[in-house]
Amino acid sequence: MVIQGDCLGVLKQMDRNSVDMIYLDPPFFSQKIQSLKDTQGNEYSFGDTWNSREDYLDYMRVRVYELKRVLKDTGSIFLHCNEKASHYLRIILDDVFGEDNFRSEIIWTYKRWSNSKKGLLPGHQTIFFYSKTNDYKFNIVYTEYSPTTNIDQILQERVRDNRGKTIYKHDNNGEVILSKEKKGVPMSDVWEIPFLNPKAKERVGYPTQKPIELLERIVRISTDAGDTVLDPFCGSGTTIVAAELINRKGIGIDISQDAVEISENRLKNPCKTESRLLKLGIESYKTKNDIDSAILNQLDCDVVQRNRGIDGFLKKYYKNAPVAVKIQKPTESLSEAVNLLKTAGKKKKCSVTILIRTQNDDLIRNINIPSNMVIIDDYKIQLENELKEMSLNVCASIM
Amino acid sequence: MVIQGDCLGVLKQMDRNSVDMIYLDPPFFSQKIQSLKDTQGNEYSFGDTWNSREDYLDYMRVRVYELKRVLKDTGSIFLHCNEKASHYLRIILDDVFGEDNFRSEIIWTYKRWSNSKKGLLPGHQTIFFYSKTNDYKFNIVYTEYSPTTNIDQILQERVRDNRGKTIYKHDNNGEVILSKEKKGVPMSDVWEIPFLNPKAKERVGYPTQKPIELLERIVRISTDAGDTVLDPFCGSGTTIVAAELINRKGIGIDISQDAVEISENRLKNPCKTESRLLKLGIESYKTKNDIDSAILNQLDCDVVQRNRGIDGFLKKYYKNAPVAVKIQKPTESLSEAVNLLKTAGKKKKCSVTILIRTQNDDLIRNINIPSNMVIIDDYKIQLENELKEMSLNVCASIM
DNA sequence: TATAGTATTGAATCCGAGC
DNA sequence: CGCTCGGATTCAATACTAT
Repeated sequence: MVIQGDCLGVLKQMDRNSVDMIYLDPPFFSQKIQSLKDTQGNEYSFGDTWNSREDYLDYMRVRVYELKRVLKDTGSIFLHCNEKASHYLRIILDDVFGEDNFRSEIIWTYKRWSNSKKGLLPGHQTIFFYSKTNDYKFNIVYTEYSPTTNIDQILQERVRDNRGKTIYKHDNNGEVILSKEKKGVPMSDVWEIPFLNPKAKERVGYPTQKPIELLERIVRISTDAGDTVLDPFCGSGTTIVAAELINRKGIGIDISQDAVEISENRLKNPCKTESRLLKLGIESYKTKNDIDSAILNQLDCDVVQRNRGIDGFLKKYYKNAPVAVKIQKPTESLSEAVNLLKTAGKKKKCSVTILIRTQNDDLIRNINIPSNMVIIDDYKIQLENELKEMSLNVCASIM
Repeated sequence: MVIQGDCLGVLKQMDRNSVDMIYLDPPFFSQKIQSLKDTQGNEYSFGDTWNSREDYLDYMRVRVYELKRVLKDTGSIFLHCNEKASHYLRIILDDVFGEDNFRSEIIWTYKRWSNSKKGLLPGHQTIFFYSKTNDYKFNIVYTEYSPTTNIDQILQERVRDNRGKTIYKHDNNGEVILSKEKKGVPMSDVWEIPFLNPKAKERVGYPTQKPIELLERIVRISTDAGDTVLDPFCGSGTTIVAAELINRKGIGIDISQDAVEISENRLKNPCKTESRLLKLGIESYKTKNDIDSAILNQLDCDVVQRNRGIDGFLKKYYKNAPVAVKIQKPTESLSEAVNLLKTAGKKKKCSVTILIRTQNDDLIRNINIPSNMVIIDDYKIQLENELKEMSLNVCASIM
């Protein structure tokens, strides 16, 4: 949902304690009018309307107060700052939400191409994360261990000896004792996410657009599916798109009719949204395809984009004809995948087609597989099956 | 040179316009007394002496004023902030040095031992960089191009065509023209420098000790050889050591006699840790190639870096014990790989081990496989075998 | 010397005991 | 119930040892 209007008025009409998370990337006090054109020649202009910094801070303060009111007690707020004003904005947050509810200063870093200037190249932006109360919703995300860490070592439990030194714990037989399962490392407050590249930016034609991955991370750590996300300065609507992509409800507000229209177009038609996303995101948002491309890589494939039936072709022909490869998508049943690949493979005159099976729920024998189609289970399925078999064997040998 | 005393008094006796750069890592307003012991059992205690934040800010403000006085007109100041107070300290800097002399917000990022925490793991500290005037000394440092940059392209000269678009410049023969040698990318304001590790030789047992590398960078960009560097809260003296290591004059001030003694001792025998991580980079610790890490990724593994027998552990335990994964190396025969994994898995008390077979030449049936070892063929082998079988079937059906 | 493998360290966090 | 204090736990990155 996208609402046109000054967020102050809109917020006043909203219920208190009604949203789970708020992200805002407010306008900045720069004392100049900016005007930008997109590729279609449309012009967007947005200028400062404040006479002084005090004016601007008052403007922000009343809105932050209102935001606190509509936020649930378990909710969080993320304020994306411009480097010139971040200290003043944080003081507002301290005042309104309380210093004790400061959670993190998130640093979004990126490498950006720029001509040399005297001084250091700006390569980060700051997002302040406050919660409304001490009892706030937070989903811990675990990340990979550093390559400098010896995982096999930290699986061993440790104790302090009588001199206070920590040593490995041993049982009565002198063997090391294993510690509990390791979960990984909690996510840091420094996020390296590629800046929306200039080409993608051109396509949407709206300034200061943020990468979806950045917003998705924020939504993920602070809300659950079904929760409500509010962006009172929603611009081109990235926050709302990110929220709805992972099944949260999104409410966007923007004073500019242009912004509302762009956001609504992005949201209106799910199909359109998806294709728009693909265009926008694919560089900055490729994690989803990582595993797929890794599989294709192992099979020595050229990757194919935008074909529902085929994900890649083997680099080598087999019997003088191409070999198509498809990876079963999480949303596809095995028979759907087989049919998609069969049709696409016929069209491309493949001698053989290869389907990588990624779901263990369908039984192969119930499905009609073309004689020139090879089905390969992915490693996870193979492992599951092997472990199942292994425990059966153990049972058998006990009998 | 290290001087004992409150920096306010010491500064008042210093000449105006006499130092080229100032770095300070001031005490923070935390309202508790800290007491720490070093490895030799010496104890240092230092407490807050302020009743309120206003008190603390006043304390800082008068000192920052004095610092500006002793700084040359071409000089710079670097204020290392604690995350709880950075916004207030920056306002002081804005007041004293002027908003226009704000140069950068430097982010020092690092990885560190973690702790289970609700929220994001703190992994950065902030340093504000202000100059005294607009005409300040700055040495541009160039860093390597990021691996994704197409160096060929940036070496080609560009011009604007008649519609104002930039295009590559060509000579009369239609060949591209190479531009002058590029120096690299100017240094970013985000610095990834390893946190001073508990085992680093550089450590002198003083709390909040900073890595010399961090200070060295600051000294390098802001001063030339022979210049004077001042640290009014010098603590263990890292700034002074860094300055003198690269031929700048260092002046340290600290109110604590302990700190002065440590600094003086350190200056007699300055030691900068040879950090392997810093020298070779995090990449040098990664021992897996792309395909191997993709396989480990698909199996949901933690990667193990320096163990010949094990490449990773499944994130989930099986039967309350870890599951080790090994990928057969091109140089290993199947039986060698099996033996390495068997030995290593036993040592780590694995319930199950998994070997990914990547060579098709050894026959499995000639090899003695432990009953708790699962062997999975990689996709390439599976494909080869399937294709072989398929052509056999074709032959059979022709007969 | 190079590599594999083991031992050690400590700031920040949580948790539970004690008051 | 709120406070402090001690203990346990965490993992990055070093030093060290063995081969």
